[in-house]
Amino acid sequence: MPKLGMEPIRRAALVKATIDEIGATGTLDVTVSQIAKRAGMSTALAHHYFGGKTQIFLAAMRHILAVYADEVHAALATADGPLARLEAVVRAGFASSNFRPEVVGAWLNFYVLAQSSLDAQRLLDIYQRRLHSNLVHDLRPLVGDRADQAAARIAGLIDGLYLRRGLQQSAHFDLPAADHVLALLRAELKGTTT
Amino acid sequence: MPKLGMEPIRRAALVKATIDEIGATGTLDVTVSQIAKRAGMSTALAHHYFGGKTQIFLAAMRHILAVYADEVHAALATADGPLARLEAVVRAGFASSNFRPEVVGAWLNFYVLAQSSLDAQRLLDIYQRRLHSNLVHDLRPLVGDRADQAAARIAGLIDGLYLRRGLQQSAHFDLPAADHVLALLRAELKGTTT
DNA sequence: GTTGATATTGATTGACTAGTCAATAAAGAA
DNA sequence: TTCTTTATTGACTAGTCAATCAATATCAAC
Repeated sequence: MPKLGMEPIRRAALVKATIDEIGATGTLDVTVSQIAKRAGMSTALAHHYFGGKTQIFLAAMRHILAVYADEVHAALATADGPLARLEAVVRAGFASSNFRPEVVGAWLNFYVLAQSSLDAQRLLDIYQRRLHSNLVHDLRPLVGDRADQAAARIAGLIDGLYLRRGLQQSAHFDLPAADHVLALLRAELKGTTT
Repeated sequence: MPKLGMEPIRRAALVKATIDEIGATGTLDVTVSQIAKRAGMSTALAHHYFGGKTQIFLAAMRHILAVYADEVHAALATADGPLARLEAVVRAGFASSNFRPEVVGAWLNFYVLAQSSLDAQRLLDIYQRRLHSNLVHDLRPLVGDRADQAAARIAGLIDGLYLRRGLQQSAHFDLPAADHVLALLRAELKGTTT
């Protein structure tokens, strides 16, 4: 059975299984057994490739952030001009892929973990900085010095609405979240928030 | 030792100990032992009064929501007119008492739990509905039909900024979060978000 | 002063968990 | 062929945890 070069395959399978398992249970309280079984291998092998439970979690979180970064990157590539780029960033944040239960579950548990794990805190910092800098980059030519504070508000609204939408499983009658953020963006452009 | 009428005292002690322990560890992954020891009693007694771990958690969450509701209520009592009332609601949300580590920890874990526990979901719903209705009540006389959507944006910004501020332990150079929300409120009043 | 409710705990049970390790098997190199 | 590296697992260890229970002590009522 032992084919060579299994390491990347096994690692990817474990990362995916971890995310799925977190999504299925809703908590970070998943065992290595559950993850390994879902990934189709023994717990010993999971330990062999990752060393420990914490490292498995961190790898899973890194993966989620990487996927999100790719989506934003792709959306930005086709956008022309600051305004279109801003809209692309906002819409990418609310893409339906981000609302799959396992992704929402991973994010929420990510927040919890960021309280106690320095590595998680660092990862979260990277995400927040990247979003902030993306926003400021395209807000600057539109609103000048107010870009920084406008970006803080827009980023906050993105996170807050994501939290609220991610948490309600029921169909919502409300405006799409992205449109709410774009409404705030409009106000920022008119300078009425100062 | 056994004095009568201990039940409410023990229950309150356990609720407080639970919140403190969640704040100290950062996770919901606290044991009944830890909670009971912190509350100065045996684990058996904790089970005796609450039945199980889940019920202890729910009682703790109910307590946090009740305290928050009281704060909002008190802030509203001294506010005169819709605008002052809106400001009071916003400022109450960002009162420093809400940023104590154990409160932030409880909230984040509350969000996680709301994914899998129907009771937690219900409690969260109550909080969200109450905030929304508080906002709409005082926005209506100011912006009319736009009140509902404006409230959704403001509530989202409150939650999002709370999340971001609660998560960063470092001192922040940025604008106070409440002022960001008030900036959005100003834009809503001028009708520039539509 | 007996009965019954309340308060309280130490000890125990049974289930589960992260991580280790020795053993096995294939693949490639020498 | 023999040796080394990679892949893989079953069995095991040592520990933890929620929940139960029997036992004990106090108070109130009758």
